[in-house]
Amino acid sequence: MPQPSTSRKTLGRPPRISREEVVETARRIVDAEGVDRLTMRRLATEIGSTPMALYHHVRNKEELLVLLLDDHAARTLHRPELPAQPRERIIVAAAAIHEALAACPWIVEVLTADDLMSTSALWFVEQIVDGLVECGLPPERAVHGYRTIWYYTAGEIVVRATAARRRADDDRATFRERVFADLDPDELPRLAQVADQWAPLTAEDTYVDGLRALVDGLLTTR
Amino acid sequence: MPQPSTSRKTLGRPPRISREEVVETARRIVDAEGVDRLTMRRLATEIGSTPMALYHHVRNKEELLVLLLDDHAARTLHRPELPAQPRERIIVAAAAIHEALAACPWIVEVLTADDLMSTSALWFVEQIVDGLVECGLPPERAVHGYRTIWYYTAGEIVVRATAARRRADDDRATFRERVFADLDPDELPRLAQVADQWAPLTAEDTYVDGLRALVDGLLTTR
DNA sequence: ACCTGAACACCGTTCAAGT
DNA sequence: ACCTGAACACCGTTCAAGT
Repeated sequence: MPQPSTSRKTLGRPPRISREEVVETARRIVDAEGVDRLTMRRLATEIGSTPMALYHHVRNKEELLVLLLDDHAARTLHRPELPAQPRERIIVAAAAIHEALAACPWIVEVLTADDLMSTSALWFVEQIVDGLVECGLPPERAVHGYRTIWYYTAGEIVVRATAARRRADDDRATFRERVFADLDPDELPRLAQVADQWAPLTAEDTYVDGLRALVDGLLTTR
Repeated sequence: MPQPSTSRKTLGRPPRISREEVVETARRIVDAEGVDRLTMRRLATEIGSTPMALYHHVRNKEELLVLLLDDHAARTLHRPELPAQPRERIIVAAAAIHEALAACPWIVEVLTADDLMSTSALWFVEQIVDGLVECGLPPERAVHGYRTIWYYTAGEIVVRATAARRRADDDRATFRERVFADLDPDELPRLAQVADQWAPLTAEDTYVDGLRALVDGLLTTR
């Protein structure tokens, strides 16, 4: 079984391609043509090698995608000036993660990973957990609070990205129109009332508003 | 181009399989072996037919998955007794959607659709939007509020489902351990502090707590 | 109208061998 | 140690033909 290249100084055939080159080329393909077009075969041709050569540098395609996410995070997740007020710090840190991830919608496939997406994001997690503690939450509730924020953030990105992808390649947008057209205003009066505003309202970016509401709620002692 | 079976009374060769049979058999496969094992070919064999016969009843695999989600929703989304208090009504309706979806983790592939997943869910959406309006939000903010709740709910399901899937078939759980073990307590003091509680805290189901916080926050006038 | 068989244009990954 | 060629075991979908 071949080992994903270690950094041991061993002798043998000198490597022709590196893990970095693999990830970099994969990123180029994904940026240019979308994550669907990234296949091991395609990547191999692009890199001037064979599919199997790749398996010496990454364990499998899944690992490649995770590496791609890490790479993106390391590249775009710049630490912002943090406000002194802890509540604002939570907002800024979460919004920074959100912004970096929203910039690459293909992330959806990988993102839905777990709570700690990437080591580059740890600092942001620290800021959020610390902010929550500073605002008076016990550490355990701060961790739960962080997860709640993460669910909201990941959900926003995943839902929006998938909706955008759908809109791009089919007519499911009309599905919603049909639903609203067929609405029985007696049974579903509120939905009928907002029916024609639904599309524009949904298009609005309300991530930060929702985030503020969520943080307020988390910090309210009930 | 074959049309997905209409209900017009036309003459011709009598159908051997129905759309219902297709969806039902697909559901059996998914329930028994997971969504990964649902392929058009497998489904065709199971149903005693050929792959192409399926394309007379569903447009493509994507549509089949949507039908599967609708079917699941119609089957499991039973309308609960609603509390009179609007705030509680929001919680109960959202928790009902969450519960139904969390029961079938394969939904992840489809779920990440958009805000209106299924006609069976409309009644719940109505309850949530109405509850928010009753609590004093103007209709536009109620729609935004509903979407925020939806992001949180979808995110919770997607993240947990994917994490579970990962845990099942590889050792990425150890990734987190490694991260926490290598943590520099000077740079990331809070994370270091909660390091050994992270796993159990993360395993806890705090969906409803988070939901309550979110709703509180949405209803707080800022 | 509905179904079939064969084919198209792909996948990710493994195995055994080469350098 | 690193890379290659060929193969395995699949996919979703289209096309042209049959009943």
